[in-house]
Parts: sequence; C-alpha cells; structure tokens
Amino acid sequence: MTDSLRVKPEAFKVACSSCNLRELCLPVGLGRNDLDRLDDLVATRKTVARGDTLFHSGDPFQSLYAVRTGFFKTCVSSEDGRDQVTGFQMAGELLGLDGISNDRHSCDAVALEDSQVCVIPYSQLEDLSREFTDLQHQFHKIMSREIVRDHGVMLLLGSMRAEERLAAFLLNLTQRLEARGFSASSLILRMTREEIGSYLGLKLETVSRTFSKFQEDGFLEVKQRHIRIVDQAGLQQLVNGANC
Amino acid sequence: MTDSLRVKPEAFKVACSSCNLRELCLPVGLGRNDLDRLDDLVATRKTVARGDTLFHSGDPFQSLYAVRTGFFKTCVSSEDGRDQVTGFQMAGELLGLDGISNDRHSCDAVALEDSQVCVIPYSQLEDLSREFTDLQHQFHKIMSREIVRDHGVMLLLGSMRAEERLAAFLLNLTQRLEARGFSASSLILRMTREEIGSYLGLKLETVSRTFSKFQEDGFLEVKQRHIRIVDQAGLQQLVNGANC
DNA sequence: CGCGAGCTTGATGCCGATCAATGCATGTGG
DNA sequence: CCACATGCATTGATCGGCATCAAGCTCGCG
Repeated sequence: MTDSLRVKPEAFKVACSSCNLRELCLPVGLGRNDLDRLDDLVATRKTVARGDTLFHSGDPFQSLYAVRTGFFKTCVSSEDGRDQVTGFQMAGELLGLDGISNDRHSCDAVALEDSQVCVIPYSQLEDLSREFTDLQHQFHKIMSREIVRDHGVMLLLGSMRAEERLAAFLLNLTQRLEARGFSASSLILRMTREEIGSYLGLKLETVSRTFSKFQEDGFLEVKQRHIRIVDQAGLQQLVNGANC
Repeated sequence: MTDSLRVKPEAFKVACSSCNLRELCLPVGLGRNDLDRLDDLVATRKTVARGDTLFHSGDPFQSLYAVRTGFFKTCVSSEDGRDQVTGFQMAGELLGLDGISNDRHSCDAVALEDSQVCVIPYSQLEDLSREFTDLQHQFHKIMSREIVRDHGVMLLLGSMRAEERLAAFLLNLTQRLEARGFSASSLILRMTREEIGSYLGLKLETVSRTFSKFQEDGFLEVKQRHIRIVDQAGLQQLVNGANC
C-alpha cells in the first residue's frame, strides 16, 4: 500500500466545516475561524454496528459523540434490572452529555442500525469553548435543549394516555426526520415495539394495539415497521386533549 | 435611621466565598481567586414569597438562580393545560437552566415557601467561565447532573408502580435534606399531595392512600405534611423490586 | 424449509383514576 | 369567640385503561 492509500477514507470527510449536518449539530452558528479549530478537535470517527454499544453505563467518560449516520437509543437501568429507554438519537444529535456529571457514563448508548459517530474529546471541547464564545454558547444551548426535551418526556409520561403518547412520539419523530430532509409522512421505525414501549412507559402489546387502532381510525398505515402518516392533523389533535 | 442601618443586611452576606452553601452550589471546588470573581458576579439577591413565581414559561431568559433559602417547584404545561411538576429545588440548587436553550424560560418556577435566591446573570457567567476552567467545568457538571436526574425521573415514571414512586421520592428528598444538615428521618413536606402526584405521575388520592399504606405497614408516621421515616431500609427495599 | 425474533390479537385481571363524601386545620368577619 | 368559608387531606365505592397471560401470525434468514 502506498502512503496515500493508507490514509483512512474518512479522513477526508472528518471536517465539521464541510459536514452536511453542520446546521443541526454542534457547529450551528459558528464562524469560519471557530469551524477550522473545531475540525482539528473532531478528528476521528467511530463505526458502530447495529446492536453494538457505543458506551455502557459506568464506562469512564472521555468524549461526546455526534451521530453522523444511523440511529441510537440510550437507556438507563436500575439495580433491580428495570430498564428505561431515555431517548432515540439520529444524525446531528449528541450522545454522552450524561457523562460529564461524574466522569462516568450513566446510561447505555446502543446503535439500532449500522451507524457512524464523530468523536468529540470532551476536555478539548472545554478548552476550545473557553476560546470561542459562540462554541461555548452553542454547547450550553445543546445541554439546555436536552433538559427541556427531558421535561417534555416527563410531561408525556406523567400525564398522557397511551394514544396521546404514541401520537406525540410519532409527531416528534417525523418532525426530526423532516428537519433532516426526509419525508414527514413516511418512515421506517428503527426500534422495536418493546423499545418504543419502554420509552413511552407502555408495554409492547399496548404499543402494537395503539398502532392498530390508529390504522383503523385512519391516522396511519402500519405495516410492521413501515409507517405512513395519513392524517397528521388528526394525530396532533390527539396529543392536545381534543378528545377530553 | 442611621446610614449604617440603611445598608441592607443581605449586603454583607452576598458572597459565594462566605456562603454556607458553597459546597453544594455553583462554587464547588473553586479556588480563592475564582471565588472572589464569582462574588462580583452574584451581587444580588431576590426574595420570593410563598406562592409567587420566580419566572414564568415564556419569560425572557437573563439569569440563573441559586436557591439560598426556601423551596421551589418547577412545572411545565402543554397547550391544552396539562401540567407536570418537573422538580423540587432546595437550597444550593440551580433554577433556570432550561432557559438557555432558546433565550426564554420553558417552565414556571414557584416558591413553595418564602424563599430567597441568588441572581446569576447568565451572560456574565459565560464570560467568567471562559476565564476560569474550574468554574466552567463545575457549571457543565451541574447541567449534566440535571440531565441525569431527569433520566432517573423518566425511569420512575416509565416503570415504577405507585408505592415504588413515592418511596423513591421520599428517599431522594431525605437524602438531599440530610446533605444540608437536616434530619434524615423527620421532615415537613413543602408541597401538597397534588404537587407530589403531579411530579410522580399519580393522582393526589393515590398519593394520600399510599402514605396511609406506608403508615399501616410501619414505614412512616404521617400527620398531614409532617413525615417521620421509621423504616428507611424498608422503603429502600420497595424501590428496588423486592416485592416482585 | 423451518426456525426464531418480533408483531398482532384476544381474554382476563388489577392498579390507579375517578367520583363523592367526610375530616381537619387555618383564617376571616360578624 | 363562634360561625362559616376555604384549602387540603383522607377514605370509600366504582370504573376503566393498561398490564398480563396466552396463542397465533409475519417475515427474514441460515
């Protein structure tokens, strides 16, 4: 092999400045100068096969990860083996923020399809964000946004009924997919009914039944993991308490 | 009144460096130098009467607040009027982190007793944390800790039954009170059954019934808002799935 | 083809919601 | 000081939504 070929193919693309996710990811709002420095920081990628774990709860925390391609779930579990999916992450979203709190990850991150993440060494990110106000501010916004998202999930888990939960889930998913240039009305679920159920505080049978009901009611077409949204407004009405 | 008396009594105490909460609050782990600068930053206090709101959802975000004395709840609400308590905050805990995400608060913060908070102007905190690594790191830890806490609440809401939720709630509360030098076994609840229920995803009647059951079972003595924990280990066993 | 993981659907039961009445503490005005 | 109102808590009776248990179905894959 020649020297030039020994360079990993990813090396050419590991650059936030030319990444097509830069408007969704950490670099949002950064200027040319900041971006160049960020490119130096985010120098490596990591491939995670479907079913594999990016990090486990308890692992020492070193880096944040930005999803480049693929799809992840994060889940926490209690001592007695209870398990809760805390989120699903897609391209441009950050993984690992939980680890900052005590230098260990406190949840598992599992790839639900073959995925690729950008590795962001955390201490270097702190260094760089001391230098660049915009980066610092953007990073804080991302953490804050995660907190706000979590509060929304609490609202869902604490006060919504099964149909409302699933409707809210689907609308959230399609909205994020749309922001990434995918269809807002047709999607393929990367997670099982059980994983959806865990996220929504429901059993997989309830998730399945609710999908069927949505189909009967004309909101969706459901064929296993293929979902087509027929009546988005109807789902939206469900989430707001139109039926109460 | 003499001049000396006209000086607000608080003026002497508005100093993180001499605050008895500094080991629980933002200043954790800061050196002398950092602390002095933080003192300049956190120059004002604010008194919030019981029942009053420190900030509303939608208010422009300017500052974080550190609880100095008293007790708060934060709650989010959806368009259709659904309401969810997302947390209870006591001395040394930060309020307002949700506001960073889009320069507006996204929840209400309500004082559950007469309280006092330290006002931390956010943009100045950002400035200062660009200068002091330790402050920056501590701030990030606090945000991350909030995310981890939220994930714990999701686990609770998504997978625990009523008794487990209330037991977990009480243990968490006493643990935090103990860290502040209060008794771990005797406490006065600052919130109503309804607020507890909202936080735990239960109705107030269920909360009340569960308190009564805990009393029958010999875990607690309950007299309205006065709680005495008789069998902490028993509660702990409940939280872990000892009964499953 | 046959196996297994995941999904669907049905029957039943239980936990917690709901509805309703009473009790208890605090405060207020006559 | 009592009468009454008000807010919060307790307790009971009933109901319903979701969990649970169980059986069959679909589809991808070795």
